[in-house]
Amino acid sequence: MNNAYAEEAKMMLSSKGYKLTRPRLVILDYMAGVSGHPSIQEIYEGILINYSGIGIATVYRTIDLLVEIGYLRALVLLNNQLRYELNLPDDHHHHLICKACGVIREFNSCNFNSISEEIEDTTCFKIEEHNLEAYGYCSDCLSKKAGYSTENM
Amino acid sequence: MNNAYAEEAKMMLSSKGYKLTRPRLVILDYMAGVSGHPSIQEIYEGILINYSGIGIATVYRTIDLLVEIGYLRALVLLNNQLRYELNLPDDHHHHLICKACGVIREFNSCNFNSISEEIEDTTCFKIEEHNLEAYGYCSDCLSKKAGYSTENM
DNA sequence: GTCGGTGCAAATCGTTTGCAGAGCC
DNA sequence: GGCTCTGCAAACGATTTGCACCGAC
Repeated sequence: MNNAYAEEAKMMLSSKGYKLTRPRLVILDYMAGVSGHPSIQEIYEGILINYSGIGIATVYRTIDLLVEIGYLRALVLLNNQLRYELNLPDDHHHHLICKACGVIREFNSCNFNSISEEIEDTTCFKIEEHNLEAYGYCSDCLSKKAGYSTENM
Repeated sequence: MNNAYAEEAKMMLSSKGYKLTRPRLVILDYMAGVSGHPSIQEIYEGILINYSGIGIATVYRTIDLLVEIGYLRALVLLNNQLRYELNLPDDHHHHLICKACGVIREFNSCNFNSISEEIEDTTCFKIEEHNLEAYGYCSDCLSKKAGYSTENM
């Protein structure tokens, strides 16, 4: 639960002139406490449990706002589905996605910096960010795979 | 123009029992000759010019088929739009996308292999593929940016 | 009290599907 | 000639928008 980070975001919203309404506070807190990388639908359903009045349009609008102020970060996976996670400062990581069950794990190793200058030189681009996703099979699915053996996963 | 690669794909389709119909041949050839990384809409519009009868549903169905047989590869960018490129053998590359004009450049440097084993060890995943995208500004947009200076791009 | 934010429902967009006719093998 | 493939139009699902009311400041 990233309370301090959530409080910071509330102050940020407020200082930018955005009102601290109930739906905004609920979504913000929900994201501070959630584990995993929920989609809009999952966020909506997760919040409905404790706050039955919320509308999905508000979830879309609020998540966009939270991405805009830098509180959240959007993740685009190969199946073309958007998912969201906290955009904590100094938390540079990437994602490893299981092609069988879809589970997402994070990893921190990243040696992109060692090649980024070379790429800038050869392409004349100024690079600001990068995304790295690896796809494969998690240990659970690997053992199932070994079990059924002939399955083509 | 990758004629040989296109011919190979035609034989592959045929050998798998798929009929070589006019729309399939046209789309296949279009992709062999196109530069850049077109979206479905762009492929559809590009083909309409010379073949006004084609329907967009056919473009969707055919592109899916061509991805399935490995002739094409799908690209998911941060704006959540699918784009397609030839999946040439031994052509491992990644993409560099300009955040201002959207132009996509390819680069070949990639040192992922040097960390992939370590990631496999720490996560117990078996990694099969990876995607790397870098975002920044191309030289054209950089010089425009310098010109207007105060623009926040 | 004001004005931005919300929930609802309708609109919209990209994509998929059902189907009758067309055309490849 | 048979059966797959196509184009059309309708269906679908995710997202966005218009609007009247609500509530934070």
